[in-house]
Amino acid sequence: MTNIKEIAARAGVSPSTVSRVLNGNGYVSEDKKRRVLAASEELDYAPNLNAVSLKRGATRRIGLVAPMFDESVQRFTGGFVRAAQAGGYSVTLFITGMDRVREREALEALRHKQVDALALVIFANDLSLIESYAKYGPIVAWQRVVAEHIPSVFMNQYDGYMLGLEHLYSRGYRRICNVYGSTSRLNTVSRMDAYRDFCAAHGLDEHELEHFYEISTIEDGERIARLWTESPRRPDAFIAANDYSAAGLVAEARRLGLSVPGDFAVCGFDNLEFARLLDLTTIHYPVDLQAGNAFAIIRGRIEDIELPLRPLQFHLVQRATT
Amino acid sequence: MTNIKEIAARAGVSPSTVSRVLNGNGYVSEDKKRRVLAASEELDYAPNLNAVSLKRGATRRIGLVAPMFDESVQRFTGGFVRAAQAGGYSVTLFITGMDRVREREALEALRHKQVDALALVIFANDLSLIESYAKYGPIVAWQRVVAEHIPSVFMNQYDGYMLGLEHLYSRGYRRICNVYGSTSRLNTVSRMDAYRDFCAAHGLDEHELEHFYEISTIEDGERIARLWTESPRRPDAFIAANDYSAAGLVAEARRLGLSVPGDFAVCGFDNLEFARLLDLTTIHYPVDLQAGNAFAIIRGRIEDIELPLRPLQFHLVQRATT
DNA sequence: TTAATCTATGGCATCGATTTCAGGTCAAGC
DNA sequence: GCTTGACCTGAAATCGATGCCATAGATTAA
Repeated sequence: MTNIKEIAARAGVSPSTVSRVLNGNGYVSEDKKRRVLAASEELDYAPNLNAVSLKRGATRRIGLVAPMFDESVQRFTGGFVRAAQAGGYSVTLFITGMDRVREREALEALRHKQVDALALVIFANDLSLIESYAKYGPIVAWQRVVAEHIPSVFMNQYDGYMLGLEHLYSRGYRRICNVYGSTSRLNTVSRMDAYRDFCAAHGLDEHELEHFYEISTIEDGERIARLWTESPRRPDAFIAANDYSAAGLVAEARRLGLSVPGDFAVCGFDNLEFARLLDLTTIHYPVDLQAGNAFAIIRGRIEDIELPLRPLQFHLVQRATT
Repeated sequence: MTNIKEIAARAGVSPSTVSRVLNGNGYVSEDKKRRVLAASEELDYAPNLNAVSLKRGATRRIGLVAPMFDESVQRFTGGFVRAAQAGGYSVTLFITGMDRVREREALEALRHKQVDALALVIFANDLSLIESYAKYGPIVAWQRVVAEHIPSVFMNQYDGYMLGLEHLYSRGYRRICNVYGSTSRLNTVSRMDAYRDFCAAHGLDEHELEHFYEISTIEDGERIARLWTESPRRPDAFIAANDYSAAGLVAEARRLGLSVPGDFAVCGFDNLEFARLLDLTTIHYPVDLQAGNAFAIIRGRIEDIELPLRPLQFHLVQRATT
């Protein structure tokens, strides 16, 4: 492959001069500039980025770490990659399957200078382990975390969840059942807080119904729909932690011949693509902008500048299930 | 950051010996081996992969180029990344949005040795341009292409489509309307071939109905459902190029109060996640294994070995829409 | 006893770029 | 006439690792 030295030889200058021309810094006479450019054109030159990265001590590459690749992650990834590309960075993907060892390999990639920074979608290892890698480069999280060196781009789920709850209330539902996700996540805690405050504000008994925890898949949702039919104290509405479980609920209910929202209403969360297909009421938020913010934070730290973050808002998408 | 030289100093050996120990080649006495290992432990050493890549002339990194992220691409990406990680490679993502310039940047990344190889999901540039980059490293395509230096991992869509057609026939449908995707793709051509042969085999008139072309989105599908109601020559079944359009068809039909499959049957293609939610009959094929094959081809070329490819099969998933 | 082979180690060139340093020319300013 | 500073250039060090080559002692074979 052709390198800077060959260009130098062909143009009759030193490698330093070639570098100066190609990077546009320092003084170079017009004449030599032209000759270098011509030579690099003729030789079909492309700088070896490994050498550049080595010398500069930076790769302009960011690692994106996700447990798997579902639609939410995909959206985040899409937004992140687009923002990064626009900023002249590329993105290397690490899929961990929530496996700690795999995840650790991604962290090691940062230590090995394979990437300049990491964006963690959701992580499996202890926060303290993650934090111990922060000295090798910026790390931001999507999931909400409380850690000094790990900023996160979470949105206040309290607000979004409250939006859903108030919507259900306004449509006349009073026996609202919560279908929570993983209780170890702060997001879930925020949602539980929202529900408590919601009940207090409207004089509802928050313990009247049994709620569900650790729910995340379509299958989980389907199971809940089946349980409903034999439940002694039936809720008249469900609010779910994500659209997967909500969709499972709606789809299974329809299969069972139940009417949604006649028998019970369902409100999802995330506004995934299939929500529209099922006419599922759900809560939307701009994942791609959030990913853009994640990138902005990272870039800000790498280049030591202050970049503005886009303010993000939840937004209720009302469809036929409420 | 600590490097090989510092370890050498601390262990009282030369950098060459350190390299030998860490890479496990050449002769090193047990004593020095121990000292090097201890020193590298104490200094929390991590090799700088940029230097390694520069020296070795290979990065063990593969670029994955996709126009955007729908669920199919997402599946392919997931399968590819997992296979690559298992093989000790990492994957850098390029999202092109079908923009030729962006796509070209991905090709350039290969030329600049940022990646060792490229996997193209779907590409926008001329095949000849893509081919001109093959000299910089292996390039495989997902989309079916005919090019000497660009192998692809396409499956014969003819078989899959025929599976759907025969299924519809066996369920008694005779007025089958094709909802084709982009006619510039060879996949679509194969499907058109299948339909012709299918008609010939069953003595059907392939020109009796009007078919649809360039259909790909949910909205397209919804539009087709609405057209059906006012169509003079109504088909009794639709077979779609992908689940998006099929889902749009089904969802809109249900909204219009039509019965599926009472008024018309629908068979999709791809078996995306939401197909189950809509109880959509569709054609499944193992995208993740296909992605694994793509990686196997790439790896085989990089390491100059012969890797076995998994045989792939279509598979009809019958649900409630046929 | 001598030649051949194995084991062990360090020196140094190398991968391909960037950047500092030092040296040089030339014109403007005092 | 001398200083100052802008302009221009190449040599060489550097980033961090790898691996060839030379050397040399210890064995083994002839």
